Amino acid sequence: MAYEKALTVLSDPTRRAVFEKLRAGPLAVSALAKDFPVSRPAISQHLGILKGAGLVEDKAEGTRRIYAIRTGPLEELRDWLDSFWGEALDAYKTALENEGDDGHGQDRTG
Amino acid sequence: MAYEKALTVLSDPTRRAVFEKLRAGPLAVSALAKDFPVSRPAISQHLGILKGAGLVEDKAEGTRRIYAIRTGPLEELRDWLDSFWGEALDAYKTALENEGDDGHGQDRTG
DNA sequence: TTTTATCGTAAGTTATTACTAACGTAAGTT
DNA sequence: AACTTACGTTAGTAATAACTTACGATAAAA
Repeated sequence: MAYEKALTVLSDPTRRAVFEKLRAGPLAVSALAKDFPVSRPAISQHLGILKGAGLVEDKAEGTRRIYAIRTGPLEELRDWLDSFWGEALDAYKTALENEGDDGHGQDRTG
Repeated sequence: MAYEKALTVLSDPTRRAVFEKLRAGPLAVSALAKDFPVSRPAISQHLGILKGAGLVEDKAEGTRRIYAIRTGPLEELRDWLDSFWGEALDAYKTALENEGDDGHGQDRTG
């Protein structure tokens, strides 16, 4: 499941900021590192990790290397998120909120 | 922004597994820790972190403490994910692919 | 009251990881 | 040819965090 790796990779703030910056369009590494407080090799490492998760793709262009977003893993992550909504979950939720009516089968001597 | 904290919190495998187990319905701490290879205090700490991100809510029931999922931060996270789709991004993507047809596909996201 | 069960917290340890500095490579320029 | 630009990689370091053990607190049971 790629959503697990996407979650792990996007949990780092710097790496997430790099990914968000690519949302405006493909960029080269030095252009990406320009507005960050960390060094360029750090950005390179982050891009490598993002690439390992399938979240970006790269393309050589002369001496530069252009990175762009890939949305595939994001779709899987969204599907995983959607699995947390449903009738069963809602039923349990309302059961929890209704005090005095627990629906999970433990003895409740009042 | 709650989606950032949700991402960080859900990046840990054990914590994510705890959260997924709660998807089937509210559970007490010991019931949650029952099928995990880590100790009960570890589960307690994970639940505290999940609660700090608003991903779970708890309710005292005798000596037990029942935890249940809260979907609020998940909605914000899904909204954030949706921000990565759009005409502008697609336009950039196709522009990148058309610029030089090298046909390289680094789809090997192992 | 005494005992038992359930849970949260504190302290300490270990593994992970994000970072910098230094180096090597490839393509473009003069 | 030599020089410059852009980038990836390696080695080493420092900070983060997940975990265990031990302890204290609260509520039910005897």
